[in-house]
Amino acid sequence: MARTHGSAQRLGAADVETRASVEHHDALRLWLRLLATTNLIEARVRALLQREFATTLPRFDLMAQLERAPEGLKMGELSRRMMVTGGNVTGITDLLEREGLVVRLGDREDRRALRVRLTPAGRRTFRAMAEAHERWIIQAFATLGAADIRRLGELLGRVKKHVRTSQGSEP
Amino acid sequence: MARTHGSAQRLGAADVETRASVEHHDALRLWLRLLATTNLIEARVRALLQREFATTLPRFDLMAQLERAPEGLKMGELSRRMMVTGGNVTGITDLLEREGLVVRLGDREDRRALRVRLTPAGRRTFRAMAEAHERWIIQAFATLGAADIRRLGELLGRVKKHVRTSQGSEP
DNA sequence: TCGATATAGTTGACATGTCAATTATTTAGG
DNA sequence: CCTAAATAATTGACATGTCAACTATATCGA
Repeated sequence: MARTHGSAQRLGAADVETRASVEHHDALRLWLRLLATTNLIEARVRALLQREFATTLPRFDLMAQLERAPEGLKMGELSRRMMVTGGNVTGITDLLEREGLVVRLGDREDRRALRVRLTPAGRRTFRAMAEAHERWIIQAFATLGAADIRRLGELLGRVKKHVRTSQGSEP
Repeated sequence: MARTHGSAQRLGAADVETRASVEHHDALRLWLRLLATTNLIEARVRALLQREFATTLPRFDLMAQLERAPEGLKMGELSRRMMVTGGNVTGITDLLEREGLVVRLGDREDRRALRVRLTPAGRRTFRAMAEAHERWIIQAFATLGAADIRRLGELLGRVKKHVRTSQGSEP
């Protein structure tokens, strides 16, 4: 904001500043919109998971990781894949275990480790949830055509890559 | 990408299915990318707020609401604007009050209500944080030109509007 | 004016997330 | 082989979020 004052009167260096400031404003607005859109969809998915399956997004995410690993995953592996801390995985696994959807099994190779696996009931439940989840997501983006989806994905990909590479090291 | 496969060979019902299924896949992938990008930037902002100002995103958000309301806001008003529950606002306000950045004042018109206000220290602190925050956001999107920013905003706006209108009522 | 009802805020129970400390086990070096 | 360091998982303290129950006050209608 600010710095809108003398810009209409004189061109040159000040004008570059004006343009930069407007773009800056746009960046902030874009961020708020990105955040709002993501949060809106996420809230919808959470509410539907709750209503249709009496479950939550983190539990769904954990089960999704397990479904692709029939032999189970160690807690640490789950933690890495879900990008959350180990303590968090312990808590969610406790709840899923209590619900009979996963089991903890000792790892033969490493007696410190546990492997978490979907139970048959967990696998059945997850498949139903995954199918519904995909429908909800398709619905959320149904307003975009194939070209728009590609374009949006491409733009987001550029931002993601930029943030990953440029900011990890900066002040 | 994709959809380059069977489409060149034969048209008809099967082909529509193929296209639909591939687009569906694309919607899911787009959603994961949207989520990953937002979470990445948000995590960066959280980490920087923590490192530079020893604070958190919800506290920053609450203070941002207050800064635009010099006469303060009622708890309920804060709750609506931040789109979180009243109980949550109570907790965050407790912490900010403990830190001396906001105060609760009884409302003269309504003895049930409290107005929350930034203290002078809170105002000073917030201004510094807001300036840094804007720099971080500008940096996050610095890889996009003005046209890309507009385009991305426009696509997100369409998705947001679609989700807001179409899904609020559906199964 | 009184009583039913609505509204403002807090509280407590719980889910999810972080971090730091702890326990158990494995691995590396001497 | 034995100890020191690394690794796997859990735990407890806390922040943030939800929801439902509660208290206090306002407001509406008869």
